[in-house]
Amino acid sequence: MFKRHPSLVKQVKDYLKQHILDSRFDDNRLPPETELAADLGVSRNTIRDALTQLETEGIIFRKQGAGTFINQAGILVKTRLEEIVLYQDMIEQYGYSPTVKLLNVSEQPISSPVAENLHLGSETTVLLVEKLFLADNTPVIYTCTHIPPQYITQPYQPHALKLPIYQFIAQYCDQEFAYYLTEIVPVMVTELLRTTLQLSFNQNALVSFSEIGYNQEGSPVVQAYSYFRNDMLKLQLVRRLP
Amino acid sequence: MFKRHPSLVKQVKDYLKQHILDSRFDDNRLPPETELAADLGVSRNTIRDALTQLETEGIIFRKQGAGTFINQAGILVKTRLEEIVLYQDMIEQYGYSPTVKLLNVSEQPISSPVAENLHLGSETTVLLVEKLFLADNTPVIYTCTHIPPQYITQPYQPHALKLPIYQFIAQYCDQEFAYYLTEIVPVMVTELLRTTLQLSFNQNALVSFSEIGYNQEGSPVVQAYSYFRNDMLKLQLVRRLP
DNA sequence: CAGTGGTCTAGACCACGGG
DNA sequence: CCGTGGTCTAGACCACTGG
Repeated sequence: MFKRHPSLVKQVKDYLKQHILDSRFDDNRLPPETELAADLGVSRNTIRDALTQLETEGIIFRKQGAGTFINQAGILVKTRLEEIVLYQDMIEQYGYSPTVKLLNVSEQPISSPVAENLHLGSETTVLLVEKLFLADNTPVIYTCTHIPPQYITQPYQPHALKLPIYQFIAQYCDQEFAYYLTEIVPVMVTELLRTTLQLSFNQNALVSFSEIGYNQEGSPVVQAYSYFRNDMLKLQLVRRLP
Repeated sequence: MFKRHPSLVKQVKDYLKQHILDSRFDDNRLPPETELAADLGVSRNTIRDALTQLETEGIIFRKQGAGTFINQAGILVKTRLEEIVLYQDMIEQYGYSPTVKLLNVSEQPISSPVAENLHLGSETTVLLVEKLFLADNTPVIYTCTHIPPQYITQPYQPHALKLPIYQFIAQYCDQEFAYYLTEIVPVMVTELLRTTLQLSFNQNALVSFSEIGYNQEGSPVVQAYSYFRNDMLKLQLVRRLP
């Protein structure tokens, strides 16, 4: 029934998720774990790992002694900032057609907060990449990414900078992000922001993200600032009990 | 070595975490999983579950074929908004002494966005609870919580509303939160906010959270609005790859 | 190549829910 | 009481890292 790659757990998870989205289970209820295991020809542990992932995504919930149930409300959440999402995907989720515009690329002396966050000396320079994300041709997200040039080990074409930053890093820097540490910062709208994001005059406050990308070893690699128009997009986050 | 309750995984996790924080492992490296299993007298699966939790918290990272290593940087993160945190704890994490002030409690006609979010008719009323959280006596968080009174099944003293909302709900409403759906919204500072949070005149933008609390079955239970001063607290979030 | 973490299995027993 | 999900075990094999 299932192959060895990708992992059985992932295949079972995708299979169950599709079944749920297609409403192929009655009573908002999934069969018992033992039955699923027998039907799909995998062990109960594999089923349980897949169910645990679906529960984390909010698609199902389990009650000891009662069963596994579908959470219809949880299926509706569009964006989950607690995961790293591509801004293009985020825009698409809200029904718009996404485009990316590379505004500016320049090598700049490092600013002191960036130097501190990336554990670099104040003498170095960083590659500053400014991008604009548009939803149906309306600008919605403006990002400034600071990349230490010494991390870039492969030659690249300028348009490669249009890639999501973590793909660019993986492809040209022999680095891989493990997580972002994101700080949520309110900002007053400046003239630059108003022009770049084409804001109307009654939009005077924005949410911005100040993000540091860390690699697997826990070392900071890049810093990014993002500015969001929240009239077309929502910044949503699912928070769980520890 | 370990008892049956709480779960072995939790005990192993706490034990390893303490060992890590006490710097009792050399070379930023943990022993192999098989060795840990033998030493602690549990199965390798139990060890692995505990390690997976520590990895999610950013305390360690694992490299297939190489080993399990300590992430010194991950230990420093103070707040993790992707988890539900008590505002008192958050204030304490930043080294301040927290207090809660109950500003106002009143039964109000429901506003239409709240009615929609909680799936209630527009004819009903809600209990509106306004609280102020102070750090060393400086106001830093202002919250407005909307609780449908029909959920409150137990009699309570007014001061019980000082409890964190999810504790109040668990204790007096026979409900239990499974997760919050949080939307991050920028706000311009109003006179009310400026007075309540004692903001200076150069603070004109704030971050606010519009949160809906869901129970295990995925039904919305309460709505809360929170307003943060971000000069004393940071709103930090760890974002991971899906 | 040896040693590590990653995946999966089969089976046992426990704890809770509902009839 | 039975059936459910929750926890734990022992063991197998795979995939990757590094000397």
